[in-house]
Amino acid sequence: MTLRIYNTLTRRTEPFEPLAPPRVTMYVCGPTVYSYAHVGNFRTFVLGDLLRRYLEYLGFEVFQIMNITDVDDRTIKAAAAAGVSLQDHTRPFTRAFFEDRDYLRIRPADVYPSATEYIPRMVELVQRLLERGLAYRGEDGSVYYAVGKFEPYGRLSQIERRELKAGARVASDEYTKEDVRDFALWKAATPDDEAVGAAWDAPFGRGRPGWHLECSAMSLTEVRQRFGVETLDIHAGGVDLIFPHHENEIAQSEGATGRPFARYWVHGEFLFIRGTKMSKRFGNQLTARDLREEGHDASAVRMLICSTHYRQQLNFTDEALEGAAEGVRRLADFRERLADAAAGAAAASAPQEAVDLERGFREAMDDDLNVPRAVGALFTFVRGANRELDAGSWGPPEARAALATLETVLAVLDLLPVSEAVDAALEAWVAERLEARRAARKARDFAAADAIRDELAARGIEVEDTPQGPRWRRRGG
RNA sequence: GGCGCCGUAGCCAAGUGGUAAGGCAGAGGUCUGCAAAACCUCUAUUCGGCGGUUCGAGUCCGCCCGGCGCCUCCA
Repeated sequence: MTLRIYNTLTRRTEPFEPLAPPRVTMYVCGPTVYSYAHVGNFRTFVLGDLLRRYLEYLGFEVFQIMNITDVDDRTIKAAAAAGVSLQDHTRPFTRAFFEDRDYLRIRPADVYPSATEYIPRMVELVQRLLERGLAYRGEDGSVYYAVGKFEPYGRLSQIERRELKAGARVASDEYTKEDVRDFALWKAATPDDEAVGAAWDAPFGRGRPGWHLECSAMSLTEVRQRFGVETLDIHAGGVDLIFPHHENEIAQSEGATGRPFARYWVHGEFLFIRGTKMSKRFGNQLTARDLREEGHDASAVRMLICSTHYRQQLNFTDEALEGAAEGVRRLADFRERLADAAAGAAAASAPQEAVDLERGFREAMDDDLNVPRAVGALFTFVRGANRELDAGSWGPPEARAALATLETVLAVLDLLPVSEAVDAALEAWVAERLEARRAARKARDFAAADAIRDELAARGIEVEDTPQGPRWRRRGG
């Protein structure tokens, strides 16, 4: 079995074969830092995270690039409105993005190039396209890509010719385009651009990059400098980017290099809030910070994202999030139980349940990253292993082996909260209370014992009596 | 109008043409001083509707109903 992945370029699920294994180069379209990224953005970033982790599980050496878009219409507009420079506006949101990324336990990419740091590379790319006759200067001082001269244009999005609806609004700067499909590579500087410091000198005029240019310039530069190639193995992003963004990236990159830009195009579907697409317009934007501030553990968010295949729309509701949180709780309790059972032992050969887990996990993930099915295999394992533990048929060596398999799978999915350190004072207090409860129970004074349990519960401590004695944990909040 | 997607139990959701994974919630039971956790049993004779192909369809084809996305710098 090998990984098969759906490639938007061919509209087929294909065996994954990187250009130069074991290396895999991967580019995931990152955030535009004009505001906080919302959970829909993060769904895509989690997809990138899962894909990258699974590739590593398979033994590939992944080099992941994620761009930070810190200059575009929205960042400039927001900075101008706030009366601050572009940098002053984007810096805090960039920092916030990294915080949110860590909250959601998305493993950091290898590099995070930001658009403003790659202006010279972008200028070079525009020059190259001008030299090759694929770009032209408009009367407004902007530079446009001549889509009609790039024969494969439209292959990714399967759009032969973009038709503008009659009466559609046409921005003033578009009057100088030779073809309605042409898009700006370089936009002539406006007073607003100058006011916030979003204008740079270039041989073809002062201005700033068009939206699509940065991804081409940054990804090509990174893989060329590091690996001497001009083709990415994987390029990922949200479905909305297929057109025009990724279509235009292909035109820019392949027009300049003459080589395939990306071998596999992976697109994640949208996340909806109560059945509607998230957008400013509907006032239903939900950011990762909102979730964190509401006290939701990131594990529940990851679990919810993992419950739906990446090419299916995901409906984010409070009820679904609660359900996911309960699943996380079950899984976390189980891992703790298994770890206790494995304490101090060396691993035996893997028990059948563990063998089934790993096989089920791989089969599911190999099938176009079917994470929901992989999670199904995980819970099937939980039930089977609990049964064995109840029956006492696993000794510590079996438990150790099963735990090892579980950890392997969780290294990819990362669905469990990191255990927080318990302060010594609380620990001592709980120990004292549990001892008092033990004495009360021994004296068969159950009223007193239950009162102590309630007292602990009031402080968020949950007690469970097991054959090995009472166990406790912090729960809820 | 063009391109495309979806409709599976109360909720979320997987499903290679061969007889409906998994999670949450719910009911009953085992265990327990009582709980909790865990385990066991039950909860869709059926996959939006109607036709068709087939020995056999949630899975393929057609039509219809309902919902959604892209085609405007939105992940």
